[in-house]
Amino acid sequence: MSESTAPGADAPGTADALRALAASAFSLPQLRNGQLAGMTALVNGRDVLAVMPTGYGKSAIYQVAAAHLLRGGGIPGSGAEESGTVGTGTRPGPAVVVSPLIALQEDQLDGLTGALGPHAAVAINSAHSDRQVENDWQAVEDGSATFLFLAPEQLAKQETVERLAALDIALFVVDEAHCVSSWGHDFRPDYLSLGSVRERLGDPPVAALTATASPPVREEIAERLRMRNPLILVHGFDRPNISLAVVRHQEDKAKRRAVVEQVTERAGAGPGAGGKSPGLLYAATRKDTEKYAAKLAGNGLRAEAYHAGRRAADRERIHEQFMDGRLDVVVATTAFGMGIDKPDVRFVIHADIPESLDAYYQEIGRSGRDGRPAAAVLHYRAEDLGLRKFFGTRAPDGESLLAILKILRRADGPVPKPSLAELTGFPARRVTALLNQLQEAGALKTGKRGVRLTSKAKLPALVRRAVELAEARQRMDQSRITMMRGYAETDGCRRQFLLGYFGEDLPQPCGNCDSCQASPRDRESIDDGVPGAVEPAEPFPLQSAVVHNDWGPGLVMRHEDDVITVLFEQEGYKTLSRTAVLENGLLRRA
DNA sequence: CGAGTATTGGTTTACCAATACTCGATATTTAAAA
Repeated sequence: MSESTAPGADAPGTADALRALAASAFSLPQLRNGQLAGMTALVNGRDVLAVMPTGYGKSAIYQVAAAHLLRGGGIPGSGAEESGTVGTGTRPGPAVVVSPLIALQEDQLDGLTGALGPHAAVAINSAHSDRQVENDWQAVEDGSATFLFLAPEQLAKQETVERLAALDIALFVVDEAHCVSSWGHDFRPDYLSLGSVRERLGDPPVAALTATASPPVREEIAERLRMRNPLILVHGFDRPNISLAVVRHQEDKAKRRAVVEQVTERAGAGPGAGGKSPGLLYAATRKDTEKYAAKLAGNGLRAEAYHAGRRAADRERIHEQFMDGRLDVVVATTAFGMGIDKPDVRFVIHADIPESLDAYYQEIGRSGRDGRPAAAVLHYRAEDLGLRKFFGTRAPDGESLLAILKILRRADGPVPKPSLAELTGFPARRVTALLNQLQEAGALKTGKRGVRLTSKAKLPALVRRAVELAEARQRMDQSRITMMRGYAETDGCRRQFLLGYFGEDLPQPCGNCDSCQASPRDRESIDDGVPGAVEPAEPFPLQSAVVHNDWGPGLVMRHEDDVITVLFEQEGYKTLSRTAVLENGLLRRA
């Protein structure tokens, strides 16, 4: 597969050159674990998936690698003269960086142009004037730009991809790569096409970067981006300074009261408080963010509600004020967070349970970046899971899928999305979701002029295939909620549960979560076990691949007393009784 | 799925309780109007 990594390509000088470049051009005299390995891999043409917390230095990996490649530090594998067509004097093209938010693109731009010069990094998006965009294209095409930032929607345009394909793109970077998995299916479908875009750009090496991704999410990212044997780097994952706790509630009213009380106290407006401690409160709905913010303001805190329904100017102001320490609390929906790199966030409190541990860890990871103690508290009612089920993948609807397919079959050319909405009477959002499902089933393709049927199979067969895939996705969504619930309800060490979910093993209970603090003694005595007794060999160790008679292949994620949790490829997370597994031979090693 | 609000229906003709209905998170792009 990776025969392009010719022996000798990784000359001993490469590492030194990368180090020197990092130090001189990017002011990074010391590289951390994984950074150099990532850069080296990219420079040698190997794909890299980096899972590292914000502030760890993920971006440096692709930035230094791209700068190295563009300075003629070596074109990987092939000789530089052979780049498809007439290659006389072709300079390597820029690194294409896919970033989900225009605001993030601007941040990155500021940093890079500061370090490398005004035209070294450009962004093309709808916020820029036509003239600006044309200038930026110039910089890209005449070789002065090293980095080009884009949202995936830009790469959905044929014309943009063609223009880029004419260059020799050095690297294809997907920042916040978990979006591929979390947004691709129902919200921003253009994320799902990035794999084919990458191929059309001449198959440059891919760097996918994210702060949080559990093993199935990593797998999905790699698959969607069509990565080949990627180097997977996971570093700085545990955040021991963040204490973990869950507060359970029966009544909604009592929960609301407790949340307001706790935030008021922690944010420093409580009695006898010394300095202010800034923090975040996450709520599930826009309306709730407004309510909580009003209550907290009534308690004397500088609090603001933040959600996508607020005016852009307000959102910007709140963001700035929080960063500058002029707000105590931001009460937000999931809209707030990506790109927030404030070191001294002291708490992240959740008034409602998130949809997955992936989302939860992403959100609490915004606290304690300075390494000092921070708190993550989840206020939990079992009833709150209902909303999460609503937000998840809807039950697939065969009739609607068929209705769309029939229209496409009758049409002689591509049908634009708005027409499909009109012809079926479905809202645009729903049409998008249905089209995604059909596209995943290989029934159709979306092009510039609209959607067209590409499969010759019978319509009912296509519907069946699409329904199957949607059902699998629904099961996966559901099982992720179940794992979130498991975290909220576990009696064991929460950090062990959390890290186990992400495939990391924490051998001892952490001592910094509510479970550990409730019963440190009991825990120790359990751990000691019977002195001298030899543990029977574990037939299904953590992270081992297994196969279940009905549910197919899976990965062992967790052991707790008599319960084994397995992540099945098709079914999602399932818990099995160890006794039943052993007695009935339900599992075997793969 | 569940919370919050609107509606109905019963008498206590002004309010209470039961029932029905609605709504819920995330971004970019782009066309069209003032």
